[in-house]
Amino acid sequence: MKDKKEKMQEILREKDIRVTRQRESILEVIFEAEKPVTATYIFSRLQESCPNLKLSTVYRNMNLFVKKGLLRKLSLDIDNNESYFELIRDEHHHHLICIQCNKVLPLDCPLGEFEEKIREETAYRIIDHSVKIFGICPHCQEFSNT
Amino acid sequence: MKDKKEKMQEILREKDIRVTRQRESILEVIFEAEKPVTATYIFSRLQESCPNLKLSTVYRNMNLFVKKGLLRKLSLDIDNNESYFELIRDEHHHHLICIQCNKVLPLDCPLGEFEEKIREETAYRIIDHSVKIFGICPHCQEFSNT
DNA sequence: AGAATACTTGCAAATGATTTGCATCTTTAG
DNA sequence: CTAAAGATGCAAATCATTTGCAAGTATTCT
Ligand SMILES: [Mn+2]
Ligand SMILES: [Mn+2]
Ligand SMILES: [Zn+2]
Ligand SMILES: [Zn+2]
Repeated sequence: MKDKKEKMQEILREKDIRVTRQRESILEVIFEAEKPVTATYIFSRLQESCPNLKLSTVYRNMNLFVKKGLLRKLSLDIDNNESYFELIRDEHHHHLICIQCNKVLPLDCPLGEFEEKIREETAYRIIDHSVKIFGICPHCQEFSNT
Repeated sequence: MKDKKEKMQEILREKDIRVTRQRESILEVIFEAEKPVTATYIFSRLQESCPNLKLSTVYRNMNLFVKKGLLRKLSLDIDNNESYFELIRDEHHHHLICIQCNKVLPLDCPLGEFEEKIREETAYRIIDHSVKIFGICPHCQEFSNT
């Protein structure tokens, strides 16, 4: 327990973020999730342990963490269009999304030379890109069979 | 003028959509735009010619047109996150978006064998995908130089 | 440690995109 | 021309996200 909190504090300090109870807890939830999470997901996970944490505080901190380079924000276009956030710790990658259970898997980036080709053809300065694949995961396929 | 209205009516009838003044006008705006448009874009274009058209009517019809296969809805992730709509008339393609002026260009789909590879590797049933490239168009580059 | 400063949070209200309920028109099929 | 089905105007509701402000807390500096 102590251990985990201390680790969260280290991470926050490394990024020049002031340490608060709520930030430690929010970060813990994000680390434990092992998948992209929404603000409301975090909020609901913390209902019991931090009864008067507000959703607006979660949002404020998600924005801060993004600005500080701890998280990236994803528009997964899943049902209600909530934003997802994931830790920036792995390589550049994309996402495979199950449109039934919202499970998210990482995908390698398929745009290797493509971006370069586009740059040459259009003279745009390329800044970023997004690739998403939507499908039905094996588990959901079983239950949706005819 | 007559000509244009009649063409819109034809299109609506072909798709089994009842013909109304507002639908004709909305569709005209979409055809004239030659680019993906938002509901508010359509709405503002029609302020003068249809003074009591409501934004909710535009939205209702965008949804209908999507359901009837006349339009596709795009999440371009441009500033306020408004949804864009474009005519379904051309090949499957993607979009190159200028993050300064919001200009949108079509892109060929770079995911050829990639989807198939993903299907084999993950056993997902692939339903759809999205590819977006964000950059700065030549015109905007001129004005944002150091 | 104690105080001053700067930053955070709780709380409530505001935003902005999109949707919805309902009463009143309008379109369309017969 | 008429009835039935569907569309629209209008206002209010939703939903995700943001913001203003006063009170609370972390950090910095004696
Ligand atoms: Mn990821
Ligand atoms: Mn297009
Ligand atoms: Zn699934
Ligand atoms: Zn531009």
